[in-house]
Amino acid sequence: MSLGHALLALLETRPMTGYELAQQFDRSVIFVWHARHSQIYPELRRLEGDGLVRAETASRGTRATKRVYSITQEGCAELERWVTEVRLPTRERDAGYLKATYFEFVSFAIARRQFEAHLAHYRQLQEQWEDHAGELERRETALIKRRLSLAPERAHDAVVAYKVHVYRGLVERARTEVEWARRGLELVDRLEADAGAEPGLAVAPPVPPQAG
Amino acid sequence: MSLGHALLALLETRPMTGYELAQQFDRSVIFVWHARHSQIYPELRRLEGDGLVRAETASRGTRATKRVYSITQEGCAELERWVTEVRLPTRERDAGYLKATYFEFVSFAIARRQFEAHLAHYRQLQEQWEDHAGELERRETALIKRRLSLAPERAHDAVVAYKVHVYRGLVERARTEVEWARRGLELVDRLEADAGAEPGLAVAPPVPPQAG
DNA sequence: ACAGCCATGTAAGTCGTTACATGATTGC
DNA sequence: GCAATCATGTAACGACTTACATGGCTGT
Repeated sequence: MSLGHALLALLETRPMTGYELAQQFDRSVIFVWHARHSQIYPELRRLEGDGLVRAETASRGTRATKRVYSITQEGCAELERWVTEVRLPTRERDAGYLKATYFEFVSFAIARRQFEAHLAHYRQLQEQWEDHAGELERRETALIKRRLSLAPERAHDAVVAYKVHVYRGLVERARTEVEWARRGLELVDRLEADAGAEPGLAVAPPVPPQAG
Repeated sequence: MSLGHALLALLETRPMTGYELAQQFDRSVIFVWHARHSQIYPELRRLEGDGLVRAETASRGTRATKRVYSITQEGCAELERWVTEVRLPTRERDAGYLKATYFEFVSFAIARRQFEAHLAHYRQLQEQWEDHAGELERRETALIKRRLSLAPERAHDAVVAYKVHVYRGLVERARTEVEWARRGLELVDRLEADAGAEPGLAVAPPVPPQAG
């Protein structure tokens, strides 16, 4: 139930509507966790049912209303319990790496295209995360300002440092992926050179048993 | 549908029963993809329905039977299509990093325990993957031997090199995580020293609005 | 008037997990 | 006879995605 915990953590800074929470997921939380509004609204109802958040109906304009959620005492306790709990990461399941295991099924050109896409993707993430880490370090985001205003002065360094450590970790992760793709491209070059001239042909395409 | 493709790729080496496929997932494929038999059996039926694999009922012992699956021509075509297709990795969703973002909710001791668990986990994976990469490089596993026996001689280097590249990539990934956790532990030490003597107390526990 | 944002949902389907369930075969 | 392994499923549930659906508010 990590989505619920991400929501609780956001609500610990201030009460918000489902819409605002979804925006946070689109803007900043997306960097560590991703969720659509279609998942967020039902989850909020569930948290409310469990007493971890409380909803208040506020009016907007003349006719319309909105539901503003706040974290409860029980919600805070659950947050602490969750952060304390040790859980092993879920099993590896990476379609990109699985695919790369079988690049011999296709041509060097296609393998190259896959590595290039991988590289471009993680290079972009790397920049985004690096930017965000910088903003956190300089205490510029609305969320971190708000969070610091709630925490005792002596805790400020820790609050910032943990978050920066997470985002710099993600930057390193992205850098590792970029490097992997870069070395993958070198590998394709080398294999292609060794193979002599074999333009767009698959290296060793899959064949059904007995047929080949 | 990556589970289906992992199954197709395994069946490309030789016909197997669902049980054997599940064993491969427990033994070698688990390193890149993980699935239980309860997911594998229905998926095989689905692949059969789509004409990507063909099942043959073989007898075992006197009374019992088993279903031996082989990849079809269409299954091979689908494998090639899948490896060719460019797909961006799914969004980040890492409960460990999400948690670490909020380590100020708990004591330094608990933060330390979390980083230690992370480190131990990835150090173990790193070793497993490194061992497997070595076995592949030396062409020792049954699967790679079989695969090489089916491929033309000139493709052998590529078949091995792609797989080794994947596993070495996973090793690097695990190394990055180990380093992240190690630096996390250093961070906790530093923060604790800066904070003076605050034994098992949370740095800045979560509080509900207005209540605190 | 209209666009763009604010706001909240439901429904169908995929993917994966845990638990339940069964029975034959092989080797000791 | 018994344990380990071979072999194949189903059921309930949880997490997530895509698409469908609705309607008020705000500024130009």
